[in-house]
Amino acid sequence: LTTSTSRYGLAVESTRERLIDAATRLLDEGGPAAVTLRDVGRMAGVSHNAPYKHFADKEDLLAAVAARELARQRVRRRRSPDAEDRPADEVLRAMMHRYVRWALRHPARFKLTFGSWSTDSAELAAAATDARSALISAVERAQAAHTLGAGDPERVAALILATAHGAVDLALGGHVSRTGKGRADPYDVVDDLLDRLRP
Amino acid sequence: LTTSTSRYGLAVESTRERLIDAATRLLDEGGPAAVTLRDVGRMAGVSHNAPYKHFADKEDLLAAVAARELARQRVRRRRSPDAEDRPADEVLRAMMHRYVRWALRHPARFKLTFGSWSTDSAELAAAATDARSALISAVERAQAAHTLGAGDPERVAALILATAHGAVDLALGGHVSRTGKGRADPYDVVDDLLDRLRP
DNA sequence: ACCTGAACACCGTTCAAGT
DNA sequence: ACCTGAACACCGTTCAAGT
Repeated sequence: LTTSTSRYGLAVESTRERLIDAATRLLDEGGPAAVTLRDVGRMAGVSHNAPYKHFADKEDLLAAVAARELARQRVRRRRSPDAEDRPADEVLRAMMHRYVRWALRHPARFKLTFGSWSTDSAELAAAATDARSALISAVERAQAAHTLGAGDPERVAALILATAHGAVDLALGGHVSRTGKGRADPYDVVDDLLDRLRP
Repeated sequence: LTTSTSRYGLAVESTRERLIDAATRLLDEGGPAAVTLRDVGRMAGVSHNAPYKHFADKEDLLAAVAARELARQRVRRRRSPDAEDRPADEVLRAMMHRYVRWALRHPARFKLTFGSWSTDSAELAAAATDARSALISAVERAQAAHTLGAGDPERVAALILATAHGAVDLALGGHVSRTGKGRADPYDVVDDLLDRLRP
């Protein structure tokens, strides 16, 4: 754990954690270019090169932002009321809608997380694998309940993820106008696919 | 036309065209960050701020790179032997495969072209609309030939494009391992979708 | 109309030094 | 172990000046 509690009961964030906080805020406001180590340091109350004591370089700091984002998604996924009470196809649909909502709300984090990493962090790889297997098992449950067509679950999962990912990315680029008849927002695109994947 | 021919028969590129050439090459080699105006100028044989006489700023130069890329795709699309002799579903599939091949071959151009543009160039918008309508009419022809399921052509086209786009983007991020059983490369993902969209 | 060279502000990164 | 301040090389952009 990176957050400790002082004897006065105040949550005290480590410098490392405050640096990641600052980087995330700057990223949300202006993309990776706006994450200058000078501003990061200033926001965290340290000098402009204190970050180098915690991260190898700027990319390593951004990798930590992405890793924390994925870790939080994992926690949220574990907390969400799952397969037991709701129909499996609804669970799957809700999972993809959550993905779209997160991406639209935090476009810079979305772009960062799915960008290329020369720093191959084990943390990032593990989080990605975890998300992938959660999607695959949701697909398997929906197939078992006969609310989703048959086929290799990994292939079906890859198809669903690609569609959701692409719909969001095109929407963020402004290449899909959200209004106008016949136009589909990312939620609609995901729904269209899931409807057509029915058995 | 930006290329004129000298009286000796040599194709002479305008400075503007040479600047776009240089920017494209640097982009392919190292992404947008590698496109420094100093290197662009050097490669084009001019000073490091000659580009400002042709483009408002760096983003405007990159917009010109994207616009030229889209214009070339349009030419290629117009040249390709179309709907007449081949089955409509094959034409549609070939169109999406061409999209995937282009993106995998020129990842930096792909990312650039579909990124956000604060410079809203009319050229870019026109090229995007042209590509979109080409896809929609391919969908309509396949539907008319009953080799593609019914539904609003714009919605079906949006679904297909989102899937191809997302499959490529995930592959470029290294989030889809190309080998291993059950794993699907972008071509497979597109094929899976088209197969499931059959009537 | 098109280009150059100097200059400015800014950024990532390194280094020697401090507690 | 963690941090600071000065310094270096590099970059986008501006400006005055040249033909």
